Amino acid sequence: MSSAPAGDALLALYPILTELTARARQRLQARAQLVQVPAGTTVFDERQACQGFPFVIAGSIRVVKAAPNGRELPLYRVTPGETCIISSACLLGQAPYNARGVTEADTTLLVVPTDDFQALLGEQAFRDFVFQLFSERIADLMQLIEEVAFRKLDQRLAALLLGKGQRLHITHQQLADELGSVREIVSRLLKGLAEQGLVALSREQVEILDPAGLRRLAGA
Amino acid sequence: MSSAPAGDALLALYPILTELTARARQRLQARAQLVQVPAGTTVFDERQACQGFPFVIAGSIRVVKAAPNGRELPLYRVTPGETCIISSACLLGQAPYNARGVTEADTTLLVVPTDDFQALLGEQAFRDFVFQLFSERIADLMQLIEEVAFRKLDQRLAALLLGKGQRLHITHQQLADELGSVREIVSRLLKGLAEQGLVALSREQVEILDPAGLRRLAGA
DNA sequence: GGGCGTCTGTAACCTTGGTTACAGAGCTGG
DNA sequence: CCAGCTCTGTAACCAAGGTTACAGACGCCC
Repeated sequence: MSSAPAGDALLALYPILTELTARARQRLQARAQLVQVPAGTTVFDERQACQGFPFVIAGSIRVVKAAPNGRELPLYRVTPGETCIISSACLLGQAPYNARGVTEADTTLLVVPTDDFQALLGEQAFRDFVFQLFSERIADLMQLIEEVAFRKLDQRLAALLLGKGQRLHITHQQLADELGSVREIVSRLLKGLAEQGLVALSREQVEILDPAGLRRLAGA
Repeated sequence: MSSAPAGDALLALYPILTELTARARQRLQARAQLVQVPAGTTVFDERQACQGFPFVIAGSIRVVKAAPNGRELPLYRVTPGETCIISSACLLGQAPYNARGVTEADTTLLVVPTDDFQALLGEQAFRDFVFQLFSERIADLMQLIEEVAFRKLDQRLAALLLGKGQRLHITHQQLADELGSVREIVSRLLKGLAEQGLVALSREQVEILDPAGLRRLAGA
């Protein structure tokens, strides 16, 4: 847990932090905790109090809303260089978490205690950075609300398939998880897409044959 | 459009502003625009650029996500003393609006230009205020996502009926609008609730007979 | 009182998505 | 090679919610 290399990685990933005052940077180095968590760990969950603000150094956190019946709806991911809007909101509002965060891979976090986070916010540069991420994530959430409230699943699936290259190596189950749905439905819909000539299917693979067609479907 | 009375009302509604530095307050007074809008006006809409930050002095703004087919899902309301998270997010991220704002009643706004809003954020007191509202609204949005993604309509209806007193003067259509659904379904569900003895129905009125039962239904 | 607009009740029907229940395909390690 | 695993295909059935189409109720104004 040497803080110097962590500090280097931190500054590389969050260049905004180089604009902090020397004092703030020292405080960060002194107080922040470097934490290693294996893949699949729940790092926070609904109703928990927020213990600190996480910078993601390596790995990623998948933030989901969990249904009573066990299904999950992904809200967003936090990857190195980003911040977690829900953690910010909980710290700022002194409210408990209202979603769950699970590591997708082995993950390294630098956790900043609550009051140090508040102090960081006093710095113009950091504040702008947090606000910026905030506003991006709000836009994402609005997009998500629009999707779950108004879009049909085939449209959401089409959108999900786009922008990831021409061949996706992924199982139907994983696609279903991304959509908050179930495997059988995704299989059924993929079959439909294949019949329209939009994709070609094989084991653990989806090949995009007609991106424009998919886009049309997704946008409709 | 005299700014003095507007200023008084503003300070009464947003007491946090009394903690601003004199300079910031003067700037506010000098630059902010007092605007009157009648009920039913669309004050901002999807894809529009954000022109300024609105303080609500009187009236209220209903912020909704509009579906392609014309239906609307209410996200939240902005009443006097509150702020609009989407406006903040758009200003901060220099992104266009991603929702629609419609006045519910005749409404008085004090609109602060973009760069003055940015300047205001430099003030600790105002920043804390905006952050605070931010975090509350995020929590609301998370709640909303949970509801539209996981809850059945009867549960959402039950929740909607609670906490508004014992007799609600409201039409089925208005309830449907709040839920982003349609009148027929709300009528059907209300009938169900009435048959369970939870409510009693009459023209433009819903009487809550069994609040505990409704809560149980809503929470399930 | 009669006409009109709003509000409510309700039935038939449809679409979407989820559930249940298997069967078979393909890989992998012993 | 074959036992067992994961992944896929698929059919039957179901529940929720939306759509369409009316009919009657109530209130109001002329």
